[in-house]
Amino acid sequence: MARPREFDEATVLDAAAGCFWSRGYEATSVRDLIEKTGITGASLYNAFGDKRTLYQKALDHYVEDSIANRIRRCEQLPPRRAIGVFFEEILSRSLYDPEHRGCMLVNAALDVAPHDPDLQQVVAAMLTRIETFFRRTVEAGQADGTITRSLTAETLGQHLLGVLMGVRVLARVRPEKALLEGVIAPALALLDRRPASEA
Amino acid sequence: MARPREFDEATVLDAAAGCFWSRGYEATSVRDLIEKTGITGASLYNAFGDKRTLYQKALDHYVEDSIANRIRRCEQLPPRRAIGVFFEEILSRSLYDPEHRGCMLVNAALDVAPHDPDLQQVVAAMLTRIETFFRRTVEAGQADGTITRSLTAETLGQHLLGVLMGVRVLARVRPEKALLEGVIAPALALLDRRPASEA
DNA sequence: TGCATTTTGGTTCGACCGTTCTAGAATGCG
DNA sequence: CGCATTCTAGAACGGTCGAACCAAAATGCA
Repeated sequence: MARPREFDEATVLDAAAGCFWSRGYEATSVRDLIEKTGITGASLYNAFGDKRTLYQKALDHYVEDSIANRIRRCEQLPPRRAIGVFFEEILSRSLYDPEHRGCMLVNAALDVAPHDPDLQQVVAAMLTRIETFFRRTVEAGQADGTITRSLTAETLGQHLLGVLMGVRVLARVRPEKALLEGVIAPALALLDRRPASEA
Repeated sequence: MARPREFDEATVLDAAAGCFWSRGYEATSVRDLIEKTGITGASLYNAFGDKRTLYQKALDHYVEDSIANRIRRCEQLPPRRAIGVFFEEILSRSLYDPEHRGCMLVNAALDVAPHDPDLQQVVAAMLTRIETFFRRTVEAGQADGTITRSLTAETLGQHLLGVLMGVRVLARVRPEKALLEGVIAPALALLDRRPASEA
């Protein structure tokens, strides 16, 4: 056997994700990563490959840790409430964000994905995962009568995904509570409406 | 007097904006800019200052040329139609975008603005300008009865701004017509709804 | 015509980039 | 105990970065 590692992989990925999250991909140097993760360059390259590969692993780690986790928590709630709680969490996260880092996945969607076909597919798949959560939740809400049937679950899921992206972008430049609430409120109000045919 | 310039300022700003738009701020080198603009480094620094200053001027140029121009055109239309046409243009721009560059202002909001307080204020002001267009148009539509009064013009304007950001982000990673239409449709449908009290 | 002024085309600068390499330290197994 | 293996620490690599510098060229005015 050989000498054991002196670092914890998850801890390093946390720190690396923090760097990329704060500064973006291009503006983060390998030396930044070395300093913030606390491990040396050789260890970093040995364990995670080059900068690009590390980025993808850090993004995976982030998504699993924060987004997938939030989805899992919300899936336990009644449908209409699940969507409400989801956006409440997004709102409070966006407002308490001293560095204005936003969501690392949304940042990746604009910063890195368009220049890297592999990563574009990864990010697209992650966004589809969020969209699917919305769609399925809307379907459940339509089934139990708590969400309108005036639009299809597919369309509403797509709309909610778009609104989520919009909130995350605006929050980085104009983190004003009233603005973000104004973006979200109509989307939630729309869910509650009765179909026109029942009016 | 002195030797006259051999380049056209607007043409250079167009080319520079194209570079930053395609590659982002950090990934664009001054050598890229020199090549694409066709002028030399000395001319570039003399006429536009450093890279950061050039970026801001290029962004200004872009916004005035494409966003402000679109707003001016839409302002001539009846309110409800103005918003519909606005999003139709966004949709077709987003779908015909071989490089997936999206909107340079939205890119700036995530790529550059969070790391540069001055630029953050500039971008925030530009976004407010779009929001104001939406709000005023909704107000006019509410006045002539073509847009619902079930939500305030302020809230609807904020929502439309958020949806616009969302479309622009999604289009860069998942430029699918059905998805983008699904994001937009509920927002437009919401405008047409009658207030619940009239149902 | 010549002088002051500005632009132009390259070159050059020190700094930093991502990555690799060289040593040596630390482990489990035979 | 020693050997193969994998770790750590840090120096070093070629390359590129943003920016500054330098003559030479080109103008309008005296």
